[in-house]
Amino acid sequence: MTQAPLDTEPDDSGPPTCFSCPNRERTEWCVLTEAETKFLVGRKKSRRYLPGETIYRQGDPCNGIYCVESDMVGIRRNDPDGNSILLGIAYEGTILGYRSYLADEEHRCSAEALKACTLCFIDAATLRQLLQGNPDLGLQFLKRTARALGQAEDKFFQSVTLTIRTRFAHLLLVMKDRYGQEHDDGGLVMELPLSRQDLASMIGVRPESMSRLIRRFEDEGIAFFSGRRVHVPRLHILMDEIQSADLA
Amino acid sequence: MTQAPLDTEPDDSGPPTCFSCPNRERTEWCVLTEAETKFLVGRKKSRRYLPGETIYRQGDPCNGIYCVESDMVGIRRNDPDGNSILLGIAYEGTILGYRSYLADEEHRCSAEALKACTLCFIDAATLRQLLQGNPDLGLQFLKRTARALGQAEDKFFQSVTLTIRTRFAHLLLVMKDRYGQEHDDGGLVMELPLSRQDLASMIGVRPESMSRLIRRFEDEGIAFFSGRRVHVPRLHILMDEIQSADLA
DNA sequence: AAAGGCAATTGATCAGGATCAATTTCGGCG
DNA sequence: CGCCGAAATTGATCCTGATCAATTGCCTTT
Repeated sequence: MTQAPLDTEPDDSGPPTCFSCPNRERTEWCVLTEAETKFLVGRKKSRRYLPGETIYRQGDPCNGIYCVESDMVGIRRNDPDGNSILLGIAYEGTILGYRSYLADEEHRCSAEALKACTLCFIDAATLRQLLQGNPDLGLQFLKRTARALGQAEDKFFQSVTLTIRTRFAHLLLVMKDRYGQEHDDGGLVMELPLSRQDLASMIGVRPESMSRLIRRFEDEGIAFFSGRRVHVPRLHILMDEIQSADLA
Repeated sequence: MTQAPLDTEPDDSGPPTCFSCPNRERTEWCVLTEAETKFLVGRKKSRRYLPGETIYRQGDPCNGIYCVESDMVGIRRNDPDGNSILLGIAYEGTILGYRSYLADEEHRCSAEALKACTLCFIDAATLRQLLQGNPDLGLQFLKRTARALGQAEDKFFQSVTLTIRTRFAHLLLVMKDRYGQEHDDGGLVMELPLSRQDLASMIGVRPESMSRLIRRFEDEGIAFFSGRRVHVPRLHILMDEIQSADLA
């Protein structure tokens, strides 16, 4: 492991100031005044994580929140029987662990780096001060949380009403927004950031089922998979898969 | 129908003032000052609904929120294919439709009176003023929304990892908290507020499956059903059903 | 009391995924 | 280059819950 030095670099690497952070406008922090931002900068801790490294673990007390500075983090949920599902992926500019903090509960999910990435940690006390000082920040979180709630209800609804086939089509279309390269001929190419296992655990099926599902998509000419690269020859065919069932 | 006069009584019936509302301390409104509460009282509209009557419908614009004054309201979600699931039940003292308002979206669920009940409507403009005037109100909603998000994620997770049998046991134990009458001998009796159909749609299965599930519980001596009355002879046997899989 | 309608139950069958087991493929490494 | 171990695929079978169809039970209506 030549990259060992990255391992536990303890504190402030990365942009030492949020002012230079390119994600700032997209985060909830955008409503902070300059003074408040300065306060935040002084209190946050930035740190780098290796791929696969755990950021926090389900059941841990929530001591603060994290802000993804670069790359991506997986939000995962496990149970004692060894079931594991990937609830979502957080990209740069999104805040992590806010649910547990706001609900005043332990973490209900684990967060783990999907590739090497950098996160800022903001401790609970700091966040509390910011929330009390600037009500708009709370309203930002409110909107974010309410949206997430809508999506979570969607997922539940879809999990009991749709087949895995439809849910997979859904997933691919969501992935398209971030990874898709649309071709002029109605085709689409993307390089997914996930293993088959992880793809499977995003829609809540076993890896074997995911394999067969992929096989069926290929046999029917809907999409072709080679490693993590996906080729969708005619996008509208994939869209047809979710026809009447769409409620996104 | 001797109760016809209840039908569309348009406005302020019920406690004309939130001050006398017995639920007040349990709602998010508890952080309002007296002046703010007075403002709220002047703006809210109270109205009675008949059993089965729709309060708002999925897809409607969200013009404000509702506060359940008495009895219960079902939160339901439908799709174009005729699937319908009951996402939850809201009791007196809980606020409805806040998600859509906060996320600034249309309603994603319908709300319908499960029995005759009374609700107050608070229009969006009023709510906005209150939120801006009193940051604590936002924080109240924040906590509520964050908790709901945790529960929604739970439901999703459970829907893909647990069998309907376990999920039904879960549901019964949740129902117990509100409707259960625990006997000294470790037994439990409750009178559920739901039809079989609705029970089924709470865990996302067909009514036939619910019937068979109930049959199995009876055959195994776990619980006995007669109409809407449920008798659980030994509570711990029901609890055993959710053994390792519990994460509530 | 009879009739109608809807909810609930039951039966028979089907299909979608899970599970278990066996290969195969692939990426890293000596 | 060939080896190793993990990931991915494939096959065979099982089991859960859906589906379709028929019957029963209950509650309302007359």
